[in-house]
Amino acid sequence: MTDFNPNASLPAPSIPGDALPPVEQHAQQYATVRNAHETELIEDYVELIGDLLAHRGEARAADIANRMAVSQATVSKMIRRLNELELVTSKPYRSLFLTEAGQKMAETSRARHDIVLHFLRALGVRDATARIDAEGMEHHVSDETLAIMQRFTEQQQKS
Amino acid sequence: MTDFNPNASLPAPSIPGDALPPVEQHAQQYATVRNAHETELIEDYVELIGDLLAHRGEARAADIANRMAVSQATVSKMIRRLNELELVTSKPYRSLFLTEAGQKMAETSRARHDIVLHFLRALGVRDATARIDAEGMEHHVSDETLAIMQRFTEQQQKS
DNA sequence: CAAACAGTTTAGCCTTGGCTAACAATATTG
DNA sequence: CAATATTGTTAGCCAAGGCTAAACTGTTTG
Ligand SMILES: [Mn+2]
Ligand SMILES: [Mn+2]
Ligand SMILES: [Mn+2]
Ligand SMILES: [Mn+2]
Repeated sequence: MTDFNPNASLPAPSIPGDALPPVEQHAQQYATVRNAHETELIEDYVELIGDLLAHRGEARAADIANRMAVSQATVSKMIRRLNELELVTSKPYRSLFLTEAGQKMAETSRARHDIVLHFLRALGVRDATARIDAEGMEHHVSDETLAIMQRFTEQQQKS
Repeated sequence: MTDFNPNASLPAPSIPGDALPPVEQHAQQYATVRNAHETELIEDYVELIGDLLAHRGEARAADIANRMAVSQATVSKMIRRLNELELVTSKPYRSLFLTEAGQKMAETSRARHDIVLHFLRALGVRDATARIDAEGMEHHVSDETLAIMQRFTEQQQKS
């Protein structure tokens, strides 16, 4: 308390909206987001490599660069990281492949991504918009919410 | 095409899930996410400062550090950035305040955040989970989806 | 009113994820 | 099969967003 504040301890002015959450809970919100940001790019790479392998039979660095709209140098550097994390195997000038761990991550990410995408479409969001939103949202959806989204989509499809 | 691929041009194996989107559309997805990531931390700071001002009458760097679970040094550096962006005004060792532009951003972010949070609760997500998910999702929800979320929540409340 | 405490800033370090430019390897094609 | 085009790598740059340690300022209290 440094600045003079005329309303410091009055009954309660016209506070709009919800109150602030308790400090620990609030901190948890931000920490969870920071955490998601550490892994989401990795997940997107692995998921994309999995998709390219499934749909095209091979995953080349140039395809990734084009699909992500990023320079080839950026992809090359990222592949080195994925290698160090033992998520992909790569021989220079050859297609990438996923390790066991990489395949597992790709499947999990793809499943999560699809649930979010299908949910948004079931909600009534146009396909192109749903795809864009899902690409970002997928990394910030808890398992609890994911389960609810899936149920919602199934309900929707029955009717 | 470098690696030998026995299925290269066969009818179409057992491709699971959706096909890959066209390259340009796919690239747009990732680009939009990268874009959101550039502004989201700024938005969270401004939104939090606005909330602290509204609910506490002042916004101190130490409060922000506690609520974000981040070091005071990190906050201090960020405040310099917010100052350069002319979103906040600050005098050394005094409470922060929002500029006009800062207030506008705070309101927009808060409104968006609330719509997402209330939507998740309306869907049936538990409050604590909804708060965590909303903190991340809010930055990746298009205006189109936001409008649909808002309508959904209102419908829910009528019934 | 001096000392202790709490809050703030600065300096310097690190990792991530972008970029461009230059170079190297492979693939395609006249 | 040589020239060209495509693809991949490396080096070196940058900004953002974390951190710790140390210095400084303002507030509270003995
Ligand atoms: Mn994805
Ligand atoms: Mn994604
Ligand atoms: Mn947020
Ligand atoms: Mn927010």
